[in-house]
Amino acid sequence: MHKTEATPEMKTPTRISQIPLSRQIKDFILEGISSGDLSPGDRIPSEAELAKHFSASRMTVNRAVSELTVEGRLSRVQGLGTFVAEFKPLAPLFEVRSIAQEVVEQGKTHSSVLLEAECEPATKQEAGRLEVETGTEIFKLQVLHLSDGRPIQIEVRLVVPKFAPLFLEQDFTTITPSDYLQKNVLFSEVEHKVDAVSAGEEIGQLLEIEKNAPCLRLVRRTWIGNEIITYVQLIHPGEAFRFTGRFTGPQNVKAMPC
Amino acid sequence: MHKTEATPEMKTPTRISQIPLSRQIKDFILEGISSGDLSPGDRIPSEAELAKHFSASRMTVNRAVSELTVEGRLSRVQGLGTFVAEFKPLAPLFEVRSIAQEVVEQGKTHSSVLLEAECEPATKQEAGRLEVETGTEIFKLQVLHLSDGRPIQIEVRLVVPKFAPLFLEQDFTTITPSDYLQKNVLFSEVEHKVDAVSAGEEIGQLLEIEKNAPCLRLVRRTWIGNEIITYVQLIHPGEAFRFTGRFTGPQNVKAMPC
DNA sequence: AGTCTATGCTGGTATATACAATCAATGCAA
DNA sequence: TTGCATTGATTGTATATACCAGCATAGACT
Repeated sequence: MHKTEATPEMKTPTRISQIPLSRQIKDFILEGISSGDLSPGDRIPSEAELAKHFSASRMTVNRAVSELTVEGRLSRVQGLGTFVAEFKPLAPLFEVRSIAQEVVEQGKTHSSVLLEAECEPATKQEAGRLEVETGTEIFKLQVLHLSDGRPIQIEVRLVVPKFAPLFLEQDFTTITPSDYLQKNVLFSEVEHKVDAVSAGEEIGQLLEIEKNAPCLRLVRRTWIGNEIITYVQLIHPGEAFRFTGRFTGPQNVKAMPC
Repeated sequence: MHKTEATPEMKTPTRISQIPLSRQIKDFILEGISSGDLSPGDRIPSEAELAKHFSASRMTVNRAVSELTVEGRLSRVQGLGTFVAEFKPLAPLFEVRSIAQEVVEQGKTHSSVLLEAECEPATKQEAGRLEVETGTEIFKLQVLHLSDGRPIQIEVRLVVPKFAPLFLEQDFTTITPSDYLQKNVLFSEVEHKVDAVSAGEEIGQLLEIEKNAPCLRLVRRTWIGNEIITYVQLIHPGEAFRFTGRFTGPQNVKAMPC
């Protein structure tokens, strides 16, 4: 038999609901955040208030709120209160902003110049990059991207026609090749390589930098299944550009740095 | 005046140590794991046993152990016990090979030279990078990585001690800082920045390249929840090194090209 | 007006307790 | 031997309480 003595006046909860009270409190707060009722920086009710509202003990509220804090949704300051955290990661697992986005987010205007857009047989090197037969007809594209009129990126792209037959018909001054592909072609795998190179004569001229200035070169290949869709080299003036990727594992994240 | 009635027999802890008991319990368990006393799958003492060992209440132990469970270090089964969680080496979503891996895969031998390894108060700049208070004690590390004896990477790393208390005690000539963190610290979010810079005097000397040679700089910050674990700058001789990331999105792929 | 102090919020941590839920092992019965 | 119920260990959740520490403000003092 269990010893059943309720020492002071301890409320024995009837436990109507199956889901834990602390869980309900967490959900309540999360819903406030995602519905927009609570914006980042807003203060949420104090533990005491929440406890009253839910007829819960302060400890239970504390647990719920503490967990949300660990999870990064809230931010607490002793003596002051609890606030909705600025940060709301979620959604994209790995995001690389397109050049246009990046530029626009900095409050500048993006424009581009089409240097080359053709359909030609692949050279041996190009065929190797796309893993197709030499001589296969492929799309070749060269675009210079500008930020407020200043050269910021050279995009050299190869595309296998069968995955984006209408590719060359786009107006690449209004939509970047990346944005077009992103919106119109499914992919299953991406590989990046990043290295730093000297600009060299031709690129230096296009980017309006010294010919031995450091450049950041990002090479990306994109697959659907085991076939390559597109190969692209993005070359930036090194010190002027920054490539940023952000990776969020909502939970059960297993691995790390390098 | 405060009402000071200790209703039943409630122990008023003398609070010898400044650091919270629950924190001490967490550290105790974490140390057991990283020291190898506890291997994945092993059962750790029950809440009751730990409570007795630490002269703590079961609730305090429960809190410590629950937090470690949320953080993915432990796994609990009601009615059975608490176990050290399996540590799966790599998340398939986004992989960044460590420098040692990369070198070994090229059939070369990796070695490293420890340039600096200290625990010091954070400067203002360092504090900003880790988002901690200026003057907080942090681990600072500088390692030069070599491939077949040739300099290939400079690693400048800052680590918040509480996430990897034993970090500085590692032998970084046999395990890279990255590999150590990868195996011993969970994270929830990663941010990368890549840019190209000129080597400059000091770095040029270490990497044995011209002082205006292009270098690839990768800056990475790693979070658990909303706290930064580590900040690292990896600087490579541009043309000699390549940073490769591979991303596979079987579904839920939100963003990409660029 | 300016400065200090007391007070009352707020969260941070810890304790003691209670009971529910789950699981493995045990033991009894068919 | 098989099947089922009991039991004990263990975690899951919740309550009530206590005291500490940080912050802001009102009011007292200079």
